[in-house]
Amino acid sequence: MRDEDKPEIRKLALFRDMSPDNFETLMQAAYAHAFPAQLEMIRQGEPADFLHIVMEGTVELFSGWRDRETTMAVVRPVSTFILAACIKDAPYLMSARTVEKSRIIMIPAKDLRATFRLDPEFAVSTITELANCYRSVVRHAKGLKLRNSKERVAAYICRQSRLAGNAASFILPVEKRLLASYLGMTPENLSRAIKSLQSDGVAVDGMRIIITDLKALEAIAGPDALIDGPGTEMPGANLADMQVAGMRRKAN
Amino acid sequence: MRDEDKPEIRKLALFRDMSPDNFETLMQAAYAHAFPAQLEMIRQGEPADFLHIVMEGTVELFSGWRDRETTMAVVRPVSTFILAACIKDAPYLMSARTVEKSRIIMIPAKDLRATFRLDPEFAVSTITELANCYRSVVRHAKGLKLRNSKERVAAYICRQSRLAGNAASFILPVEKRLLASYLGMTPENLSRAIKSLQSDGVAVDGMRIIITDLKALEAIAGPDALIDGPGTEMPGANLADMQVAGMRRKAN
DNA sequence: GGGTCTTGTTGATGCAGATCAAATCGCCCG
DNA sequence: CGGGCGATTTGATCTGCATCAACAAGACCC
Repeated sequence: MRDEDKPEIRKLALFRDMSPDNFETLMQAAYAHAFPAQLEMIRQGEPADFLHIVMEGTVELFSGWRDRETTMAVVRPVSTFILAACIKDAPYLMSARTVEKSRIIMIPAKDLRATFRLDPEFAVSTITELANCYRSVVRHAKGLKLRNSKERVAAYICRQSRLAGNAASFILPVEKRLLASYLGMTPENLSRAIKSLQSDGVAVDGMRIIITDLKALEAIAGPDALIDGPGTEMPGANLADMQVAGMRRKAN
Repeated sequence: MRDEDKPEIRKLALFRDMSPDNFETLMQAAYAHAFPAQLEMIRQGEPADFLHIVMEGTVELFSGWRDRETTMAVVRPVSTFILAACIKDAPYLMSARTVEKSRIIMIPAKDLRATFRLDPEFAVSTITELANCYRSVVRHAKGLKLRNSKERVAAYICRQSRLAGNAASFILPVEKRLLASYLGMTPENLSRAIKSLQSDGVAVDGMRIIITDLKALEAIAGPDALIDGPGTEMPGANLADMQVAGMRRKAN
Protein backbone atom coordinates (compact mmCIF):
# COMPACT_ATOMS: atom_id res chain seq x y z
CA MET A 1 0.00 0.00 0.00
CA ARG A 2 1.32 3.35 -1.04
CA ASP A 3 2.09 6.03 1.48
CA GLU A 4 0.07 8.60 -0.40
CA ASP A 5 -3.02 6.43 -0.03
CA LYS A 6 -3.24 6.93 3.70
CA PRO A 7 -4.17 10.60 3.74
CA GLU A 8 -6.80 9.91 1.10
CA ILE A 9 -8.34 7.20 3.24
CA ARG A 10 -8.03 9.31 6.33
CA LYS A 11 -10.24 11.90 4.64
CA LEU A 12 -13.15 9.51 4.43
CA ALA A 13 -15.84 10.17 7.00
CA LEU A 14 -15.46 6.61 8.23
CA PHE A 15 -11.83 7.08 9.20
CA ARG A 16 -11.66 10.79 9.81
CA ASP A 17 -12.38 10.83 13.51
CA MET A 18 -10.62 7.79 14.87
CA SER A 19 -7.44 8.04 16.88
CA PRO A 20 -4.21 8.28 14.87
CA ASP A 21 -2.89 5.15 16.55
CA ASN A 22 -5.86 3.05 15.70
CA PHE A 23 -5.84 4.35 12.17
CA GLU A 24 -2.20 3.42 11.84
CA THR A 25 -2.81 -0.07 13.15
CA LEU A 26 -5.70 -0.59 10.77
CA MET A 27 -3.58 0.56 7.86
CA GLN A 28 -0.79 -1.77 8.88
CA ALA A 29 -3.14 -4.67 8.48
CA ALA A 30 -4.37 -3.54 5.07
CA TYR A 31 -3.41 -4.91 1.69
CA ALA A 32 -3.42 -3.09 -1.61
CA HIS A 33 -4.28 -4.87 -4.79
CA ALA A 34 -4.54 -3.89 -8.44
CA PHE A 35 -7.19 -5.64 -10.47
CA PRO A 36 -7.69 -5.69 -14.22
CA ALA A 37 -11.04 -4.74 -15.74
CA GLN A 38 -13.95 -7.13 -15.47
CA LEU A 39 -12.52 -9.14 -12.64
CA GLU A 40 -14.96 -10.51 -10.11
CA MET A 41 -13.22 -9.86 -6.84
CA ILE A 42 -16.11 -10.65 -4.52
CA ARG A 43 -18.61 -13.39 -5.03
CA GLN A 44 -21.95 -13.17 -3.25
CA GLY A 45 -22.44 -15.84 -0.62
CA GLU A 46 -18.81 -16.02 0.38
CA PRO A 47 -17.76 -15.02 3.88
CA ALA A 48 -16.94 -11.34 4.22
CA ASP A 49 -13.28 -11.15 5.09
CA PHE A 50 -12.31 -7.67 3.99
CA LEU A 51 -13.63 -4.18 3.89
CA HIS A 52 -12.76 -2.85 0.46
CA ILE A 53 -11.77 0.67 -0.51
CA VAL A 54 -11.58 1.80 -4.14
CA MET A 55 -8.58 4.05 -4.60
CA GLU A 56 -8.63 4.17 -8.39
CA GLY A 57 -10.97 2.78 -10.99
CA THR A 58 -14.59 1.77 -10.80
CA VAL A 59 -16.31 -1.15 -9.12
CA GLU A 60 -19.75 -2.56 -9.80
CA LEU A 61 -21.76 -4.19 -7.02
CA PHE A 62 -24.25 -6.63 -8.43
CA SER A 63 -26.34 -9.62 -7.50
CA GLY A 64 -27.43 -12.71 -9.29
CA TRP A 65 -30.24 -15.16 -8.92
CA ARG A 66 -30.78 -18.10 -11.21
CA ASP A 67 -29.61 -16.81 -14.55
CA ARG A 68 -30.45 -13.19 -13.85
CA GLU A 69 -28.19 -10.43 -12.70
CA THR A 70 -28.71 -6.85 -11.57
CA THR A 71 -26.48 -3.94 -10.69
CA MET A 72 -27.00 -2.68 -7.18
CA ALA A 73 -24.46 0.14 -7.11
CA VAL A 74 -21.35 1.52 -8.71
CA VAL A 75 -18.51 2.59 -6.48
CA ARG A 76 -15.89 5.18 -7.34
CA PRO A 77 -12.81 6.50 -5.58
CA VAL A 78 -12.37 7.14 -2.82
CA SER A 79 -14.93 5.11 -0.98
CA THR A 80 -15.56 1.92 0.86
CA PHE A 81 -17.90 -0.93 0.09
CA ILE A 82 -19.51 -3.96 1.71
CA LEU A 83 -19.09 -2.58 5.18
CA ALA A 84 -22.22 -4.24 6.53
CA ALA A 85 -21.22 -7.78 5.61
CA CYS A 86 -17.86 -7.25 7.31
CA ILE A 87 -19.47 -6.04 10.46
CA LYS A 88 -21.93 -8.88 10.63
CA ASP A 89 -19.25 -11.39 9.75
CA ALA A 90 -21.83 -12.73 7.34
CA PRO A 91 -21.81 -13.77 3.69
CA TYR A 92 -21.69 -11.02 1.10
CA LEU A 93 -25.13 -10.23 -0.28
CA MET A 94 -23.61 -8.79 -3.42
CA SER A 95 -20.81 -9.63 -5.78
CA ALA A 96 -18.28 -7.06 -6.92
CA ARG A 97 -16.36 -6.73 -10.14
CA THR A 98 -14.11 -4.09 -11.58
CA VAL A 99 -15.58 -2.07 -14.41
CA GLU A 100 -12.13 -0.87 -15.37
CA LYS A 101 -8.62 -1.44 -14.08
CA SER A 102 -8.82 -0.57 -10.39
CA ARG A 103 -6.72 -0.29 -7.32
CA ILE A 104 -8.34 -1.59 -4.17
CA ILE A 105 -7.30 -1.58 -0.57
CA MET A 106 -8.55 -4.34 1.65
CA ILE A 107 -8.82 -4.13 5.41
CA PRO A 108 -9.37 -7.38 7.27
CA ALA A 109 -12.88 -7.47 8.68
CA LYS A 110 -11.53 -8.91 11.88
CA ASP A 111 -9.40 -5.85 12.55
CA LEU A 112 -12.29 -3.61 11.69
CA ARG A 113 -14.55 -5.28 14.21
CA ALA A 114 -11.84 -5.14 16.83
CA THR A 115 -11.26 -1.47 16.18
CA PHE A 116 -14.76 -0.17 16.63
CA ARG A 117 -14.87 -1.92 19.97
CA LEU A 118 -11.71 -0.11 20.96
CA ASP A 119 -12.24 3.31 19.50
CA PRO A 120 -15.51 5.06 20.36
CA GLU A 121 -14.99 7.68 17.68
CA PHE A 122 -14.63 5.00 15.07
CA ALA A 123 -17.75 3.33 16.38
CA VAL A 124 -19.70 6.53 15.92
CA SER A 125 -18.31 6.97 12.42
CA THR A 126 -19.30 3.41 11.59
CA ILE A 127 -22.80 4.07 12.85
CA THR A 128 -23.10 7.16 10.68
CA GLU A 129 -21.69 5.36 7.68
CA LEU A 130 -24.11 2.46 8.02
CA ALA A 131 -27.03 4.81 8.47
CA ASN A 132 -26.01 6.46 5.22
CA CYS A 133 -25.76 3.13 3.44
CA TYR A 134 -29.15 2.12 4.75
CA ARG A 135 -30.83 5.29 3.63
CA SER A 136 -29.17 5.02 0.28
CA VAL A 137 -30.65 1.59 -0.39
CA VAL A 138 -34.04 2.63 0.91
CA ARG A 139 -34.04 5.43 -1.63
CA HIS A 140 -33.07 3.04 -4.36
CA ALA A 141 -35.91 0.71 -3.43
CA LYS A 142 -38.35 3.60 -3.29
CA GLY A 143 -37.35 4.70 -6.76
CA LEU A 144 -37.87 1.20 -8.10
CA LYS A 145 -41.27 0.80 -6.53
CA LEU A 146 -42.69 4.27 -7.03
CA ARG A 147 -41.42 5.36 -10.42
CA ASN A 148 -41.70 3.83 -13.86
CA SER A 149 -38.81 3.48 -16.29
CA LYS A 150 -39.09 6.85 -17.93
CA GLU A 151 -39.41 8.60 -14.59
CA ARG A 152 -36.39 6.77 -13.21
CA VAL A 153 -34.28 7.80 -16.16
CA ALA A 154 -35.47 11.39 -15.92
CA ALA A 155 -34.75 11.46 -12.21
CA TYR A 156 -31.33 9.96 -12.75
CA ILE A 157 -30.48 12.69 -15.24
CA CYS A 158 -31.66 15.37 -12.82
CA ARG A 159 -29.53 13.87 -10.08
CA GLN A 160 -26.42 13.68 -12.18
CA SER A 161 -26.87 17.21 -13.34
CA ARG A 162 -27.28 18.41 -9.80
CA LEU A 163 -24.22 16.49 -8.65
CA ALA A 164 -22.24 18.06 -11.44
CA GLY A 165 -23.08 21.43 -9.94
CA ASN A 166 -26.38 21.94 -11.74
CA ALA A 167 -24.60 21.55 -15.03
CA ALA A 168 -26.79 21.69 -18.11
CA SER A 169 -24.64 18.96 -19.59
CA PHE A 170 -22.62 16.03 -18.31
CA ILE A 171 -21.05 12.76 -19.39
CA LEU A 172 -22.58 9.52 -18.20
CA PRO A 173 -20.18 8.03 -15.67
CA VAL A 174 -20.79 4.46 -16.80
CA GLU A 175 -21.83 2.65 -19.92
CA LYS A 176 -25.52 2.58 -20.63
CA ARG A 177 -25.80 -1.17 -20.30
CA LEU A 178 -24.74 -0.86 -16.68
CA LEU A 179 -26.90 2.14 -16.02
CA ALA A 180 -29.90 0.29 -17.38
CA SER A 181 -29.29 -2.59 -15.01
CA TYR A 182 -28.91 -0.22 -12.10
CA LEU A 183 -32.14 1.52 -13.01
CA GLY A 184 -33.93 -1.82 -13.27
CA MET A 185 -34.58 -1.96 -17.00
CA THR A 186 -33.12 -3.44 -20.16
CA PRO A 187 -30.58 -1.54 -22.28
CA GLU A 188 -33.12 -1.39 -25.12
CA ASN A 189 -35.58 0.25 -22.86
CA LEU A 190 -33.12 2.75 -21.48
CA SER A 191 -32.31 3.73 -25.03
CA ARG A 192 -35.98 4.21 -25.80
CA ALA A 193 -36.62 6.06 -22.56
CA ILE A 194 -33.86 8.53 -23.28
CA LYS A 195 -35.17 9.02 -26.76
CA SER A 196 -38.65 9.65 -25.50
CA LEU A 197 -37.21 12.28 -23.14
CA GLN A 198 -36.11 14.31 -26.13
CA SER A 199 -39.55 15.85 -26.14
CA ASP A 200 -39.07 16.70 -22.47
CA GLY A 201 -35.97 18.81 -22.48
CA VAL A 202 -33.19 16.25 -22.89
CA ALA A 203 -30.73 15.91 -25.75
CA VAL A 204 -28.19 13.14 -26.15
CA ASP A 205 -24.90 12.84 -27.94
CA GLY A 206 -23.32 9.50 -27.25
CA MET A 207 -22.36 9.51 -23.61
CA ARG A 208 -23.13 13.18 -23.21
CA ILE A 209 -26.49 14.25 -21.83
CA ILE A 210 -27.66 17.81 -22.37
CA ILE A 211 -30.57 19.28 -20.50
CA THR A 212 -32.28 21.77 -22.75
CA ASP A 213 -35.32 22.40 -20.60
CA LEU A 214 -34.91 21.66 -16.92
CA LYS A 215 -38.50 22.51 -16.03
CA ALA A 216 -39.86 20.08 -18.58
CA LEU A 217 -37.49 17.36 -17.40
CA GLU A 218 -38.40 17.91 -13.78
CA ALA A 219 -42.05 17.68 -14.65
CA ILE A 220 -41.37 14.08 -15.64
CA ALA A 221 -38.76 13.27 -13.02
CA GLY A 222 -40.55 14.76 -10.05
CA PRO A 223 -37.26 15.06 -8.19
CA ASP A 224 -37.69 14.37 -4.49
CA ALA A 225 -35.10 14.70 -1.76
CA LEU A 226 -36.54 11.59 -0.10
CA ILE A 227 -35.73 9.46 -3.13
CA ASP A 228 -32.95 11.24 -4.95
CA GLY A 229 -31.13 12.43 -1.89
CA PRO A 230 -30.50 15.93 -0.71
CA GLY A 231 -28.15 17.90 -2.87
CA THR A 232 -26.09 18.96 0.06
CA GLU A 233 -25.39 15.64 1.72
CA MET A 234 -22.83 13.11 0.65
CA PRO A 235 -19.45 14.60 1.45
CA GLY A 236 -17.65 11.60 2.77
CA ALA A 237 -20.51 9.36 1.92
CA ASN A 238 -20.52 5.69 2.11
CA LEU A 239 -21.51 3.08 -0.28
CA ALA A 240 -21.16 5.38 -3.23
CA ASP A 241 -24.19 4.59 -5.23
CA MET A 242 -24.83 5.41 -8.80
CA GLN A 243 -26.10 8.89 -8.06
CA VAL A 244 -22.83 9.84 -6.57
CA ALA A 245 -20.67 8.15 -9.16
CA GLY A 246 -18.16 10.53 -10.62
CA MET A 247 -18.36 12.98 -7.78
CA ARG A 248 -16.52 11.11 -5.10
CA ARG A 249 -13.18 12.56 -5.76
CA LYS A 250 -14.41 16.08 -5.71
CA ALA A 251 -16.66 15.52 -2.74
CA ASN A 252 -13.90 14.43 -0.46
CA MET B 1 -44.68 3.75 30.11
CA ARG B 2 -45.50 0.56 31.93
CA ASP B 3 -42.99 -1.14 34.14
CA GLU B 4 -43.48 -4.45 32.41
CA ASP B 5 -42.37 -2.89 29.13
CA LYS B 6 -38.83 -2.40 30.24
CA PRO B 7 -37.75 -6.03 30.41
CA GLU B 8 -39.30 -6.58 26.98
CA ILE B 9 -37.29 -3.74 25.52
CA ARG B 10 -34.21 -4.83 27.35
CA LYS B 11 -34.43 -8.16 25.53
CA LEU B 12 -33.99 -6.50 22.15
CA ALA B 13 -30.53 -6.94 20.70
CA LEU B 14 -30.23 -3.18 20.46
CA PHE B 15 -30.60 -2.67 24.19
CA ARG B 16 -29.42 -5.97 25.55
CA ASP B 17 -25.78 -5.15 26.07
CA MET B 18 -25.76 -1.58 27.27
CA SER B 19 -25.07 -0.66 30.87
CA PRO B 20 -28.05 -0.83 33.24
CA ASP B 21 -27.59 2.82 34.11
CA ASN B 22 -27.66 4.02 30.57
CA PHE B 23 -30.64 1.84 29.82
CA GLU B 24 -32.45 3.32 32.79
CA THR B 25 -31.68 6.83 31.69
CA LEU B 26 -32.88 6.15 28.17
CA MET B 27 -36.10 4.66 29.51
CA GLN B 28 -36.64 7.67 31.72
CA ALA B 29 -36.67 9.87 28.66
CA ALA B 30 -39.11 7.65 26.79
CA TYR B 31 -42.80 8.20 26.22
CA ALA B 32 -45.45 5.60 25.67
CA HIS B 33 -48.36 6.26 23.40
CA ALA B 34 -51.39 4.30 22.28
CA PHE B 35 -52.59 4.88 18.75
CA PRO B 36 -55.83 3.81 17.11
CA ALA B 37 -55.78 1.86 13.85
CA GLN B 38 -54.89 3.64 10.63
CA LEU B 39 -53.24 6.56 12.28
CA GLU B 40 -50.30 8.09 10.48
CA MET B 41 -47.84 8.70 13.27
CA ILE B 42 -44.82 9.53 11.16
CA ARG B 43 -44.87 11.51 7.96
CA GLN B 44 -41.98 11.16 5.54
CA GLY B 45 -39.89 14.28 5.19
CA GLU B 46 -40.38 15.42 8.75
CA PRO B 47 -37.40 15.63 11.08
CA ALA B 48 -36.69 12.41 12.94
CA ASP B 49 -37.22 13.16 16.60
CA PHE B 50 -37.92 9.76 18.08
CA LEU B 51 -36.86 6.19 17.82
CA HIS B 52 -40.06 4.15 17.89
CA ILE B 53 -40.65 0.76 19.46
CA VAL B 54 -43.81 -1.25 18.80
CA MET B 55 -44.92 -2.93 22.00
CA GLU B 56 -48.33 -4.08 20.79
CA GLY B 57 -50.08 -3.92 17.47
CA THR B 58 -48.74 -3.61 13.95
CA VAL B 59 -47.13 -0.73 12.12
CA GLU B 60 -46.74 -0.22 8.40
CA LEU B 61 -43.79 1.68 7.01
CA PHE B 62 -44.59 3.13 3.61
CA SER B 63 -43.53 5.78 1.19
CA GLY B 64 -45.35 8.00 -1.21
CA TRP B 65 -44.45 9.86 -4.33
CA ARG B 66 -46.88 11.92 -6.35
CA ASP B 67 -50.11 10.01 -5.98
CA ARG B 68 -48.45 6.62 -5.52
CA GLU B 69 -47.73 4.78 -2.34
CA THR B 70 -45.83 1.64 -1.48
CA THR B 71 -45.31 -0.45 1.63
CA MET B 72 -41.68 -0.78 2.61
CA ALA B 73 -42.03 -2.94 5.71
CA VAL B 74 -44.38 -4.10 8.42
CA VAL B 75 -43.20 -3.95 11.98
CA ARG B 76 -44.48 -6.13 14.81
CA PRO B 77 -43.80 -6.31 18.51
CA VAL B 78 -41.31 -6.09 19.96
CA SER B 79 -39.07 -4.15 17.65
CA THR B 80 -37.76 -0.76 16.77
CA PHE B 81 -38.14 1.28 13.64
CA ILE B 82 -36.62 4.26 11.84
CA LEU B 83 -33.36 3.99 13.70
CA ALA B 84 -31.29 5.33 10.81
CA ALA B 85 -33.17 8.60 10.47
CA CYS B 86 -32.77 9.22 14.20
CA ILE B 87 -29.07 8.63 14.06
CA LYS B 88 -28.55 10.88 11.10
CA ASP B 89 -30.83 13.52 12.59
CA ALA B 90 -32.30 13.64 9.11
CA PRO B 91 -35.82 13.63 7.69
CA TYR B 92 -37.72 10.35 7.74
CA LEU B 93 -37.55 8.57 4.39
CA MET B 94 -40.69 6.64 5.19
CA SER B 95 -44.04 7.33 6.76
CA ALA B 96 -45.52 5.08 9.41
CA ARG B 97 -49.10 4.26 10.22
CA THR B 98 -50.73 1.79 12.54
CA VAL B 99 -52.40 -1.16 10.88
CA GLU B 100 -54.32 -1.91 14.04
CA LYS B 101 -54.54 -0.34 17.47
CA SER B 102 -50.96 -0.18 18.69
CA ARG B 103 -48.91 0.77 21.66
CA ILE B 104 -45.69 2.56 20.80
CA ILE B 105 -42.78 3.72 22.88
CA MET B 106 -40.82 6.69 21.69
CA ILE B 107 -37.27 7.46 22.68
CA PRO B 108 -35.97 10.93 21.88
CA ALA B 109 -33.41 10.72 19.11
CA LYS B 110 -31.27 13.21 20.95
CA ASP B 111 -30.89 10.90 23.93
CA LEU B 112 -30.17 8.01 21.64
CA ARG B 113 -27.36 9.84 19.94
CA ALA B 114 -25.95 10.93 23.26
CA THR B 115 -26.07 7.39 24.58
CA PHE B 116 -24.11 5.62 21.90
CA ARG B 117 -21.36 8.15 22.37
CA LEU B 118 -21.31 7.31 26.06
CA ASP B 119 -21.79 3.60 26.04
CA PRO B 120 -19.46 1.55 23.82
CA GLU B 121 -21.60 -1.55 24.17
CA PHE B 122 -24.60 0.34 22.94
CA ALA B 123 -22.57 1.69 20.06
CA VAL B 124 -21.67 -1.83 19.02
CA SER B 125 -25.30 -2.93 19.29
CA THR B 126 -26.35 0.02 17.16
CA ILE B 127 -23.78 -0.91 14.55
CA THR B 128 -25.06 -4.47 14.45
CA GLU B 129 -28.65 -3.32 14.28
CA LEU B 130 -27.98 -0.96 11.41
CA ALA B 131 -26.05 -3.58 9.53
CA ASN B 132 -29.08 -5.85 9.89
CA CYS B 133 -31.39 -3.13 8.64
CA TYR B 134 -29.15 -2.46 5.70
CA ARG B 135 -28.93 -6.07 4.67
CA SER B 136 -32.65 -6.41 5.07
CA VAL B 137 -33.35 -3.64 2.57
CA VAL B 138 -30.72 -4.91 0.18
CA ARG B 139 -32.49 -8.26 0.16
CA HIS B 140 -35.79 -6.55 -0.47
CA ALA B 141 -34.34 -4.66 -3.40
CA LYS B 142 -32.75 -7.80 -4.78
CA GLY B 143 -36.06 -9.60 -4.65
CA LEU B 144 -37.76 -6.77 -6.50
CA LYS B 145 -35.15 -6.61 -9.23
CA LEU B 146 -34.42 -10.27 -9.72
CA ARG B 147 -37.77 -12.01 -9.32
CA ASN B 148 -41.08 -11.57 -11.08
CA SER B 149 -44.43 -11.37 -9.29
CA LYS B 150 -45.16 -15.04 -9.13
CA GLU B 151 -41.68 -15.83 -7.89
CA ARG B 152 -41.88 -13.15 -5.23
CA VAL B 153 -45.16 -14.51 -3.95
CA ALA B 154 -43.82 -18.06 -3.96
CA ALA B 155 -40.70 -16.97 -2.13
CA TYR B 156 -42.76 -15.06 0.40
CA ILE B 157 -44.81 -18.14 1.14
CA CYS B 158 -41.68 -20.23 1.56
CA ARG B 159 -40.24 -17.67 3.95
CA GLN B 160 -43.36 -17.47 6.06
CA SER B 161 -43.57 -21.20 6.26
CA ARG B 162 -39.98 -21.45 7.33
CA LEU B 163 -40.42 -18.74 9.94
CA ALA B 164 -43.41 -20.61 11.32
CA GLY B 165 -41.09 -23.53 11.93
CA ASN B 166 -41.42 -25.12 8.51
CA ALA B 167 -45.14 -25.30 8.98
CA ALA B 168 -47.11 -26.69 6.07
CA SER B 169 -49.76 -24.13 6.81
CA PHE B 170 -49.89 -20.63 8.25
CA ILE B 171 -52.07 -17.54 8.43
CA LEU B 172 -51.04 -14.45 6.52
CA PRO B 173 -49.92 -11.90 9.09
CA VAL B 174 -51.38 -8.95 7.18
CA GLU B 175 -54.16 -8.29 4.77
CA LYS B 176 -53.45 -9.11 1.17
CA ARG B 177 -53.75 -5.55 -0.01
CA LEU B 178 -50.80 -4.67 2.18
CA LEU B 179 -48.84 -7.73 1.25
CA ALA B 180 -49.32 -6.92 -2.42
CA SER B 181 -47.92 -3.44 -1.92
CA TYR B 182 -44.96 -4.81 -0.01
CA LEU B 183 -44.26 -7.31 -2.76
CA GLY B 184 -44.48 -4.57 -5.36
CA MET B 185 -47.65 -5.58 -7.17
CA THR B 186 -51.37 -4.77 -7.23
CA PRO B 187 -53.86 -6.67 -5.05
CA GLU B 188 -55.48 -8.06 -8.20
CA ASN B 189 -52.20 -9.45 -9.30
CA LEU B 190 -51.37 -10.97 -5.95
CA SER B 191 -54.69 -12.72 -6.05
CA ARG B 192 -53.96 -14.10 -9.49
CA ALA B 193 -50.42 -15.06 -8.56
CA ILE B 194 -51.65 -17.06 -5.59
CA LYS B 195 -54.24 -18.72 -7.75
CA SER B 196 -51.67 -19.64 -10.33
CA LEU B 197 -49.57 -21.20 -7.57
CA GLN B 198 -52.32 -23.71 -6.94
CA SER B 199 -50.76 -25.82 -9.64
CA ASP B 200 -47.45 -25.54 -7.82
CA GLY B 201 -48.20 -26.93 -4.42
CA VAL B 202 -50.09 -24.10 -2.74
CA ALA B 203 -53.68 -24.08 -1.50
CA VAL B 204 -55.50 -21.10 -0.06
CA ASP B 205 -58.39 -20.68 2.29
CA GLY B 206 -59.00 -17.03 3.01
CA MET B 207 -56.04 -15.86 5.04
CA ARG B 208 -54.69 -19.36 5.45
CA ILE B 209 -51.98 -20.63 3.13
CA ILE B 210 -51.38 -24.35 2.88
CA ILE B 211 -48.33 -25.79 1.22
CA THR B 212 -49.27 -29.09 -0.34
CA ASP B 213 -46.07 -29.67 -2.26
CA LEU B 214 -43.02 -27.90 -0.94
CA LYS B 215 -40.72 -29.15 -3.68
CA ALA B 216 -42.98 -27.80 -6.38
CA LEU B 217 -43.29 -24.47 -4.61
CA GLU B 218 -39.57 -24.18 -4.14
CA ALA B 219 -39.05 -24.90 -7.81
CA ILE B 220 -40.87 -21.64 -8.50
CA ALA B 221 -39.60 -19.66 -5.52
CA GLY B 222 -35.95 -20.59 -5.81
CA PRO B 223 -35.43 -19.75 -2.15
CA ASP B 224 -32.05 -18.17 -1.59
CA ALA B 225 -30.45 -17.23 1.71
CA LEU B 226 -29.00 -14.12 0.07
CA ILE B 227 -32.48 -12.79 -0.73
CA ASP B 228 -34.82 -14.44 1.72
CA GLY B 229 -32.46 -14.37 4.65
CA PRO B 230 -30.97 -17.26 6.55
CA GLY B 231 -33.44 -19.23 8.59
CA THR B 232 -31.31 -19.06 11.65
CA GLU B 233 -30.65 -15.36 11.83
CA MET B 234 -33.02 -12.76 13.14
CA PRO B 235 -33.17 -13.26 16.88
CA GLY B 236 -33.21 -9.73 18.09
CA ALA B 237 -33.47 -8.42 14.58
CA ASN B 238 -34.02 -4.93 13.63
CA LEU B 239 -36.29 -3.28 11.26
CA ALA B 240 -38.71 -6.16 11.33
CA ASP B 241 -39.58 -6.57 7.74
CA MET B 242 -42.45 -8.42 6.29
CA GLN B 243 -40.69 -11.76 6.33
CA VAL B 244 -40.33 -11.65 10.00
CA ALA B 245 -43.75 -10.31 10.77
CA GLY B 246 -45.49 -12.37 13.36
CA MET B 247 -42.37 -14.03 14.64
CA ARG B 248 -40.86 -11.21 16.58
CA ARG B 249 -42.28 -12.13 19.89
CA LYS B 250 -41.16 -15.68 19.67
CA ALA B 251 -37.78 -14.76 18.30
CA ASN B 252 -36.83 -12.65 21.24
C1' DG C 1 -7.43 -1.61 -43.84
C1' DG C 2 -10.29 -5.26 -42.91
C1' DG C 3 -12.00 -8.42 -39.50
C1' DT C 4 -14.32 -9.13 -35.18
C1' DC C 5 -16.16 -8.09 -30.90
C1' DT C 6 -18.80 -5.24 -27.93
C1' DT C 7 -22.12 -1.61 -27.23
C1' DG C 8 -25.91 0.94 -28.60
C1' DT C 9 -30.01 1.76 -31.39
C1' DT C 10 -34.21 0.55 -33.77
C1' DG C 11 -38.14 -2.16 -35.09
C1' DA C 12 -41.47 -5.95 -34.49
C1' DT C 13 -43.77 -8.76 -31.47
C1' DG C 14 -45.22 -10.96 -27.09
C1' DC C 15 -46.31 -11.11 -22.41
C1' DA C 16 -46.49 -9.78 -17.49
C1' DG C 17 -48.72 -7.04 -14.91
C1' DA C 18 -51.66 -2.69 -14.51
C1' DT C 19 -56.10 -0.81 -14.91
C1' DC C 20 -61.01 -0.76 -15.02
C1' DA C 21 -65.33 -2.74 -13.89
C1' DA C 22 -68.19 -5.89 -11.74
C1' DA C 23 -69.30 -9.46 -8.77
C1' DT C 24 -68.68 -11.90 -4.30
C1' DC C 25 -67.27 -12.54 0.23
C1' DG C 26 -66.70 -11.45 4.96
C1' DC C 27 -67.40 -8.69 8.78
C1' DC C 28 -69.25 -5.33 11.78
C1' DC C 29 -73.16 -3.17 13.58
C1' DG C 30 -77.68 -1.60 14.42
C1' DC D 1 -81.42 -10.77 10.55
C1' DG D 2 -80.53 -7.39 7.12
C1' DG D 3 -77.75 -3.69 5.49
C1' DG D 4 -73.55 -1.55 4.52
C1' DC D 5 -68.86 -1.30 3.68
C1' DG D 6 -64.33 -2.62 2.69
C1' DA D 7 -61.47 -6.46 1.09
C1' DT D 8 -60.92 -9.87 -2.28
C1' DT D 9 -61.68 -12.14 -6.44
C1' DT D 10 -62.64 -12.50 -11.29
C1' DG D 11 -62.95 -11.08 -15.96
C1' DA D 12 -61.83 -7.96 -19.84
C1' DT D 13 -58.80 -4.95 -21.69
C1' DC D 14 -54.84 -2.10 -22.15
C1' DT D 15 -49.99 -0.92 -21.94
C1' DG D 16 -45.28 -0.72 -20.37
C1' DC D 17 -41.58 -3.22 -20.70
C1' DA D 18 -39.14 -7.43 -22.14
C1' DT D 19 -37.71 -10.20 -25.77
C1' DC D 20 -36.01 -11.25 -30.20
C1' DA D 21 -33.81 -9.90 -34.26
C1' DA D 22 -31.33 -6.96 -37.13
C1' DC D 23 -28.29 -3.42 -37.87
C1' DA D 24 -25.08 0.55 -36.99
C1' DA D 25 -21.10 2.39 -34.69
C1' DG D 26 -17.02 2.35 -32.45
C1' DA D 27 -13.02 0.15 -30.35
C1' DC D 28 -9.48 -2.97 -30.72
C1' DC D 29 -6.34 -6.09 -32.89
C1' DC D 30 -3.74 -8.11 -35.93
